[in-house]
Amino acid sequence: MTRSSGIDVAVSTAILTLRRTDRGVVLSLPLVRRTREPFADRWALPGGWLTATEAPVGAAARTLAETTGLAPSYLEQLYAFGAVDRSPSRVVSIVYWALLRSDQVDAQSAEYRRTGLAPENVRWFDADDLPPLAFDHAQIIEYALWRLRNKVGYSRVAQGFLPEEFTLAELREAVETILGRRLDPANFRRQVESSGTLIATDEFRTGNHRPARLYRSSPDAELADRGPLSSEEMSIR
Amino acid sequence: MTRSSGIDVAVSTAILTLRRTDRGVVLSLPLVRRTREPFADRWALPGGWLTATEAPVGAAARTLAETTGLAPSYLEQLYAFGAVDRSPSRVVSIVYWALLRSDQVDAQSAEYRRTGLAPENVRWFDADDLPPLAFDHAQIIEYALWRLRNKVGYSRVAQGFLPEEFTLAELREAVETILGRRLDPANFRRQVESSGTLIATDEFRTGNHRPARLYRSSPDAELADRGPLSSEEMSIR
DNA sequence: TCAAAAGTGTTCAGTATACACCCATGT
DNA sequence: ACATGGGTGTATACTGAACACTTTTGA
Repeated sequence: MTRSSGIDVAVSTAILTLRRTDRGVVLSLPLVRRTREPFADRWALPGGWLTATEAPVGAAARTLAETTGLAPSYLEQLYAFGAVDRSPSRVVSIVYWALLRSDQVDAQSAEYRRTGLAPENVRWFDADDLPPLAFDHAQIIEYALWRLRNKVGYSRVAQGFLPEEFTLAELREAVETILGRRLDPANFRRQVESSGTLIATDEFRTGNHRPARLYRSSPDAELADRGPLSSEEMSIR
Repeated sequence: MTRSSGIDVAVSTAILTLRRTDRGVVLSLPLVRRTREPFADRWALPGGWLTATEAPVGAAARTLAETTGLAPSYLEQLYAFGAVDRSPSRVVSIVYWALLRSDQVDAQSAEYRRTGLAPENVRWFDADDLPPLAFDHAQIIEYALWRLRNKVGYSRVAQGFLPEEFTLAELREAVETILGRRLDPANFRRQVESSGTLIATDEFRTGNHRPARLYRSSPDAELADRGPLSSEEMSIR
């Protein structure tokens, strides 16, 4: 029986989060330094070979956890890349994209600094300042960012970056960072309030100015509508 | 080196077109009767194993041509399905979805009838009246239809079903069939005219009533915006 | 002349946008 | 008190939906 022998299947994930830097909040993602050929010493998306007993989405979740020590707030398949010449050997990569909550990333980083147990060969990069990448991973990241910017317009994926409770200004800052442009605070407030995806709490974030009400994501709804695929993605087996 | 050995890669395509039947225009797709286990004698999406020298999109275009004798007016990757238990052996299917022009399908069918050279084991089914399918192909088709219905709202994929020249009523009928609901002719006209994706010709379709102006798709624009992926999909090598 | 589809005009509601303005807090 | 961000009000423009109306053909 003729099979697709000689083709290997890999799973990689573009793991996105927002990080507060000296240049404000920026989109960032963790990359892994390759230790082997091809592209030894180059940075690449976290991932690995798909094993015989693991679903692709499970492999994505696993490598994500291995790389970051965290669980994603959102995980969706991006695309299957399979051009013949994208790797010296024949590799089809099923690529996922994921969102991490900023606070969890920060907490994890602090923990790593405290314990000195940070993973080797993993580093966070700003999405707009990437090093030379292995394979076609630069184009893959470009597509992942396009998908994120697209989806932020008609879904609530931006909430995947934020902690349990957040102010509308924080949510707006997340969206502004993703889109790369400023939004009118008044209109943003009304739009997101009327969307019904937020639950107002009785708490307020007290800071330098008038306290801002804290909101939380409504728990019943998905961050994005994935149609009939919801069940598939859900079952990480 | 540990590879994903034991995993085979297949490429399948949900090939969609509109066909005029006794119950009006309906979404239809060609299925292939399987001749081997597993699921022998069941109907399945056209496809085959990914070969070592072929890009996935090329394999999709090839099997599409082998099944229908036609070239698609639109071809896009749908999803990579890889659940462990979706097949007795471990198979990852990269699934595409494609649109065929109705007139080309009709012409091809007439040709087959004339010459008696219709492909064996291929049959067209109405999308809302499918037989029991092999593997997870029923869910795959459901997802392809969801994607089509979704995309028809913010792109001009519906034009992929129509011939070079068509009336606004024909375009509207296509959209109505996809969405499963009637649209206001007046509003539809204005929306599609203001979108700038159509070019009015000087010809008219003469029929039972007032002649309707013929339009053609503007050639410069894609049927749908696929962002940075346009180049990938284009290169069918 | 009449039925029916092609095509135009108009109204109305909902939504995006711009921006003026008031509110509540820390300094 | 005042600067600053939180939060409300409002005017305007645009868009989608509903529907009345005119035009043009074949029968």
